Amino acid sequence: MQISSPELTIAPFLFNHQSVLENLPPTENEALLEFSERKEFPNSAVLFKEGQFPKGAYLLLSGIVRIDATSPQGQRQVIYFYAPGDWMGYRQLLNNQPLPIAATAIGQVETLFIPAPAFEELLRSQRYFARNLLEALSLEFTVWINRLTTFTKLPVRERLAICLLILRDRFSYLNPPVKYLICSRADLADFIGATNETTVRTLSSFRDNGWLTSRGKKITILDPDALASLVGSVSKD
Amino acid sequence: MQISSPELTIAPFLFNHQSVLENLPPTENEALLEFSERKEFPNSAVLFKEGQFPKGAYLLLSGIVRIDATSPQGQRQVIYFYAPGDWMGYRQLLNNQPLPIAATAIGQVETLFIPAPAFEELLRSQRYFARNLLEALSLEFTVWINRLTTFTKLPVRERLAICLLILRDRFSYLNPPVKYLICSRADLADFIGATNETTVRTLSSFRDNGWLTSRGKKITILDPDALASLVGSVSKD
DNA sequence: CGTGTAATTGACTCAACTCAATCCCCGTGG
DNA sequence: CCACGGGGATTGAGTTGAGTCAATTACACG
Repeated sequence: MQISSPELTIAPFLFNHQSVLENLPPTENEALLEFSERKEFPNSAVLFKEGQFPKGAYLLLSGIVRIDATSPQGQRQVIYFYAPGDWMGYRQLLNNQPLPIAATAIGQVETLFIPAPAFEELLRSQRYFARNLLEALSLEFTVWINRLTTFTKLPVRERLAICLLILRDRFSYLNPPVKYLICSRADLADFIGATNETTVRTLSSFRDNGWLTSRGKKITILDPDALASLVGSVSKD
Repeated sequence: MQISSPELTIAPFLFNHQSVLENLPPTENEALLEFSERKEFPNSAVLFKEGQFPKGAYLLLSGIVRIDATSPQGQRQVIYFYAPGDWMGYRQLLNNQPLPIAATAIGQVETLFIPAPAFEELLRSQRYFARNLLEALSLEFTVWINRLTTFTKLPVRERLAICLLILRDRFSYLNPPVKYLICSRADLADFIGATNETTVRTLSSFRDNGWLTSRGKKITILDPDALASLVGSVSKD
């Protein structure tokens, strides 16, 4: 018996930052809004760069944000695609380190920006907020383990399937919702840790299977269940 | 110009949990000790198992602890080797999740165990402790990124070199200090994400280079600098 | 001093990479 | 509205690092 849906397939790879604002007393919610400001970004805008010290934390309100890290040798690794409800750039605020990652807007993006001093103040004075943040961070542990295991043990085919399902999920939160996703082959490749060519070839094979169509950067997932069961089939003993 | 020492090579892969107890006011330190109890484990003892709910948090006082995760398909991934000063099992305490990992003693191990209710109480009442924990968790982010990039972009040879240098570091904290490290090929392989055979072959090649000697599980690193520069040489443009 | 588990070696295979060429989308300017 | 140019996407051919399967050897422990 094989249980695998697109939702179950991607769940192990997603942070759960939405919980940071859950069960927040009204006073803390107000404090948060009081200290914050709205910031918008056009497509491809850079929210923050690798190596910078963070100026504040971002709460993503709408749109998608890509996070990547580039090694000294110029190797790029796409780390994550953030969706509305996710917090960004706050970790290094907590420990005064330069950002190890860059954040780039995919399409139009709206955020709530909390400047560093305000964030510190919230953390000091707002008990539930601090606690929720601690929980959110501790939950990430499992996500990283899953990500590691995926890279180590799954072949490119499965990794790409997961990647596509994740992107499909992220794009589903857009308003208005879109039926396709937009992503360069290079971004796909750097997320799954494969070369451009291998990624293209694997994508072609998915297309041949009738699981998706593509036109340039625009990819339409036709059969998410097929992708999920491709990954799920790894689970069958 | 190439800078690469064993220490610099492994730093990107190590948590910095020692900071959790730094700058703690005397009252908080006392509270911590009051609530905690000493627990010891013999070689190969299991501190906690995957799937269990955590009964408390462990602070490692002496010895080495191996952390691994096993996928539903039986694939094992070694996640980390903890050294004295590191905290274990506290993340799932914070979010009431079952442990995604198992912890096993490597050699004789001493820990300070803080039962769950006491840990919660400390967190609630001890402001600096909570804040330090938040910092420690946020610092892990960078470590995971580095781990990901390593797995994705570096060949087995480099991954094994890093693994050996990490183990060398962990074993250096033993009392009395030892000149060698003890680790099965399977553990090495599951840490670097390679097969047993590939790991053995790569190890043999290191031996042929005169960088180490081995006898069973006992591996003596003769030339850590050579291993470091092997990894470092990736950095040269 | 056997005996089972772990380590090692060999032969073969294959997934994924590299290098190189060609094609196609898409924005620009005439 | 269409030709043009450039970067991204695609395809092809050849190579190789790492995996699989199978056998042999070396420890470690009762």
